[in-house]
Amino acid sequence: MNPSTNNEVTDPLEVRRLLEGDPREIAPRILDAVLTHHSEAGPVSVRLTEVEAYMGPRDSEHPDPGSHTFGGPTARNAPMFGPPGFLYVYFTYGMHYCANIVCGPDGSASALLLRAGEIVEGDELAALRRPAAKTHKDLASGPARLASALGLTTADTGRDALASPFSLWLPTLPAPVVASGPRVGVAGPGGSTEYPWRFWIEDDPTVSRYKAARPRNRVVP
DNA sequence: CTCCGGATCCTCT
DNA sequence: GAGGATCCGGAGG
Repeated sequence: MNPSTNNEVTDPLEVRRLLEGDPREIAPRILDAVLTHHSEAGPVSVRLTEVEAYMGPRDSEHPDPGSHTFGGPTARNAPMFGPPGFLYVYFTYGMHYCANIVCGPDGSASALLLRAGEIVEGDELAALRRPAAKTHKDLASGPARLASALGLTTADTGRDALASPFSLWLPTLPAPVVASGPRVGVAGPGGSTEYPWRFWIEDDPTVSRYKAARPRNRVVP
């Protein structure tokens, strides 16, 4: 987990600057990134393999009916209206948490939902938090699974993902083979193929199930 | 492997 | 008061 190979961007100032862009363009860059949460029980790190972009309501070209911010600011989505690099964690279906990393300039209200990843540090702790997981690759193979493996709850919403107890390291180069397609579980027009804003590393075994949406476009770096 | 129902409560209308 | 950016276990092919 030490960036000794020097092929990761670890400076929080630089990472935050990179996150200031359009989440759809950042997606190939945040895939293969490593997010770490140091809890009292120890660290857990996940290499991100699947994300979804959600745009802000004021986006001139692509207002996003699938986004939690489509209806404007609320108490829950407040972190999304803030600066990039912070966490937006929400509770859903009565039992699950899901985590986003805020993107774009301050106030743009766009973000990347962390949909899946591979646990690369803290396997044992992640397995304790995910007793239902049968295999290593299932520890974080879904948005609520990923949040659970990292120990994220709404207590973490609004926290800086680039500062203790978190860290986020970006790869210096975009992930080589990125596929995209419609987002999962988004009802209404935001779930149509006009919004192919789900991005994943092709053929990675940790990418979540619910692959009903077939790959539509390839993003060639 | 796929399909299906139940769990469970916060958030906004 | 309705519904959700979901997961899990069991049944059946």
